[in-house]
Amino acid sequence: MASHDGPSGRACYKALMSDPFDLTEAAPAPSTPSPATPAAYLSSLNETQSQAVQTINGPVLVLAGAGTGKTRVLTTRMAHILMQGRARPWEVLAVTFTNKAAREMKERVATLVNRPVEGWWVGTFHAVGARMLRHHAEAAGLKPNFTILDTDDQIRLIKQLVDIHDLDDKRWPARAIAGTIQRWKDRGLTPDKVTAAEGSDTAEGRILSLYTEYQNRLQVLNAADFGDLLLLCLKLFKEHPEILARFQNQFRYILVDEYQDTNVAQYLWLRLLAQTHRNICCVGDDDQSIYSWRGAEVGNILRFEEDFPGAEIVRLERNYRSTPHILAAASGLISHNEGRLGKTLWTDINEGEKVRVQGVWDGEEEARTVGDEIESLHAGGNSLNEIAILVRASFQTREFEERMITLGIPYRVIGGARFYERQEIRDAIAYLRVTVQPDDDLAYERIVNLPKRGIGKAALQTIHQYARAEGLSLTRSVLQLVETDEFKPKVRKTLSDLMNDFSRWRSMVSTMDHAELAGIILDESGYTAMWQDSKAPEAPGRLDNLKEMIVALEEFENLGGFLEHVSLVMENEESTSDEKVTMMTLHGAKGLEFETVFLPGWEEGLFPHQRALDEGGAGGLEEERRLAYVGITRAGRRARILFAANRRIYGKWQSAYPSRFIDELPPDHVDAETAQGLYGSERPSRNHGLEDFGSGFSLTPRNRRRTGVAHHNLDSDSWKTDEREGPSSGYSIGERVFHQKFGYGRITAMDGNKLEIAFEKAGSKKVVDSFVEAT
DNA sequence: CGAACTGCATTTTTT
DNA sequence: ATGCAGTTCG
Repeated sequence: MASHDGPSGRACYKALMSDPFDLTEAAPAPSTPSPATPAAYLSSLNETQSQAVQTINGPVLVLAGAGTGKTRVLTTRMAHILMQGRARPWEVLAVTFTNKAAREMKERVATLVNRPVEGWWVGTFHAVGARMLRHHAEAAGLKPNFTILDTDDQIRLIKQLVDIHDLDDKRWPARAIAGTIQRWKDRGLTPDKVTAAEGSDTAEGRILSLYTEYQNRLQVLNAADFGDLLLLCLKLFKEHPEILARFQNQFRYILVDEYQDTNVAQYLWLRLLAQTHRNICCVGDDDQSIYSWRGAEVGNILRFEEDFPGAEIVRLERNYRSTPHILAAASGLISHNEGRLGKTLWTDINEGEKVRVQGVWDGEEEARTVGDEIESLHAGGNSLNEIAILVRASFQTREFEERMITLGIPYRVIGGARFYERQEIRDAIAYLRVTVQPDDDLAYERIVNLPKRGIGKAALQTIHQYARAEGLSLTRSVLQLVETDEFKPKVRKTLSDLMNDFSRWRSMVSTMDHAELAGIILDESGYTAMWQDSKAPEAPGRLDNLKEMIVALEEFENLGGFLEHVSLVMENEESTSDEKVTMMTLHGAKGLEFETVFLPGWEEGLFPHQRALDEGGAGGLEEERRLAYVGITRAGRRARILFAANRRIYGKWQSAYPSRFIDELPPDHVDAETAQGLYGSERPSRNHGLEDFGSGFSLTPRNRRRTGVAHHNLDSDSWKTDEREGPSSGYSIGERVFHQKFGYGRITAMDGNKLEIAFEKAGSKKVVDSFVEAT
């Protein structure tokens, strides 16, 4: 999949940052539909696919079952619109969830229409949102160089807020708060709207006020988190109808991939943008909705006809991937869910093997069984690239990895650490971020004492205190504070020097090659030297990574473009080249296919996962079932399901019953070969009643997910930044004041909020007013 | 300020 | 079992 995103990444960036925006003013699209000769690209489609491609006016929902050629339809449709001259490239908006999908879309359409990707509005929701915001930053309350914060930054910021309020971080874990805020944002809720939608119990009230503060802080930092990329768009559209209108006119056609994964904010965003031309085509599969836990609303796809009256629904049901047994097994399983739109997948492919279900004694035997079979498949001439082990939870891969190593079978695990998440890369990026965007506190804080400069907790606290009191970012605070005697001379000099360094680097941004500049920054700051001097065994590797990053920088036009890439395109690297067995989670496997798929760990508690049952109730179970459906439908020719009677989890041995999903598979399409005696006398039959699993299941109303969008409207303003007064202090000359560090003194002079004070013990010092109190 | 210790949770993941 | 984060010592 995602390899290094060379040229296409660059193209993407160009499109993002530098295309001129006044395209909407342009004349209507040329109206020269091509001649009646059926286009070549249409001939390779089946009838329903072709219908989905050619129904280009009005709202269309394409229900695309697994393996029915969804991507082909999407790309051909876009090509069709362009080739027919219905719209010019910038008049089509195509959104996806992942960069990988966006890239694939761009590549395939570009091939079909034989045209470069420049200026296209094809990208992830977030990338497109960011692009809109950069162009209308001021209207959205930001500066165009705003930083996009990742989850890590978010959590650190929230942690700071929690600390400021002296809240117990055990009771108020930043992670959880960030999650709640994110979920509010997913639902399109700005702080002022949360109260209305959410009963305000005390805990939520607390989090809500943190949310408000968090947003204010982001504003000061000139930063947006991922949720903001959409939420601020909504705000922008609301407050500037003329901007919205431009977009609405511009986008004659809108295409949406994986519609079942959209959240409320994305839904609102789409609905607004589609309002004028109403040519919106959403492709998705309600049976593959597996992301409710990160805000996706299956309701969006289920409600499509109501939301877009007169919508045409096209069902893609012909499957090109799997054998009938596999399809039947998957269909039988998913039929246990309620409230589906319903599809009947069929295929021309001949019989093939039944889905095999095998019970084993423990996890080790499971790994051995899978390993042996992979060995014999490989010996039989099957490519390892066509074999996958799909697990529910990532820890499950460990046992298989060990087994593969023992057997000498090459494998890859998808979903590990990413390049841009490595410590040294994040440090380096922090330097670049502060250079590009001085108000980026989180980045500044990360590197202010890295390498060690003797800036300790105390100094940082002083800066924070001032920043908070004045509503300034850290760097701005430092600029003011170094004019005073707040810091010890040494600290003061260090901070001042660092600020000078940054302003020097900043002045070089426009004149110097950015990759070269990045090298200079890392060298002059002492960061490179820090690793060079390090005796840590990983130091050389880290230096290599830094070099690699500088090389990667060359691919971009400037630092800003690179940073945008880093924040929005956090993708996994992967060498797709060699023959390897793939291991990954079921979630990671959506959209992929393999000839042979192993599905281990089908046990109650693991799959369906206990947590999903506890937290998601009945809906949670259905989502787990959809996950199982996704798993089975990844398989082309062979699907192997396994369950173990015993398994060591977190160091403890646990026994479990086979997953209820196994009982839900239609027997005619399954070969069961379970060893006898795994569960005492007999294998437990169907009817794994709740009582078998103790506490498990809770269906309290609290846990019911809410659906529906009615209350998420766009009225009322969002957060207001609190206005701060100018820097005039409330003190007067001669007044006696107290300072934490210097003790008592009298004010001898004032300059705005800077005070000169003759301290009784410490002598005369310049300090800022927020550090003293009247006596 | 850095190293050792303790407690604790531990699905899924993109942007 | 394990790793991580926060805390407590030296």
